Amino acid sequence: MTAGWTEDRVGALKKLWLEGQSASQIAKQLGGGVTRNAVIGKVHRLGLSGRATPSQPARTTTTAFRPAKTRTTPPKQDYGQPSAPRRIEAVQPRPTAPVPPTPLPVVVEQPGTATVLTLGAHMCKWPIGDPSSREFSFCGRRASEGVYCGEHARVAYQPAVKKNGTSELTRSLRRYI
DNA sequence: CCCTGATTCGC
DNA sequence: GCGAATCAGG
Repeated sequence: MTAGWTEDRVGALKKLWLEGQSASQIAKQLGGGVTRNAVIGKVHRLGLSGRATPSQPARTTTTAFRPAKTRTTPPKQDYGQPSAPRRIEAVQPRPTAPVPPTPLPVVVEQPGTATVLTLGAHMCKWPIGDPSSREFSFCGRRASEGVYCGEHARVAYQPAVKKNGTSELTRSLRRYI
């Protein structure tokens, strides 16, 4: 079973899309061997489309409408002997959710409200639990640092803090630069 | 070359 | 309806 667009998945798709996630991002999060093409296709079929351009402010790409070009390239050509069978993305075992750097042992996971369906744009997206589990959730608190709340941002974006060893030497050397 | 969404069309 | 292939652009 690959990926029939169940209502759950469609719901998640809508939410993530309206939230500004890119098609590829959504594809990864939905998992289930869904490609970004599938996501985009579905998005269009659902009638959703343009929104705030997330990343590349594709002016002419997104906003501007295509003059309905009649597709300059032939739909398909019969290659007698394809020298290289187009590479297909191997189906990942379990991409799961974007797992941030291993949470420090001191992190206390208490909240865990907000599912992929209820997670808002400005809610902490720190994953809690096993993504494949039905109880998987996100922190859900107010996201203050990037997509995470303050607490989780600290563990997610751990500053390149060096413990010891070279700091002293480095500092000494820097005095002479 | 990476990414983005848009479109077409065979299935 | 679905999504790979393709296009067009940042």
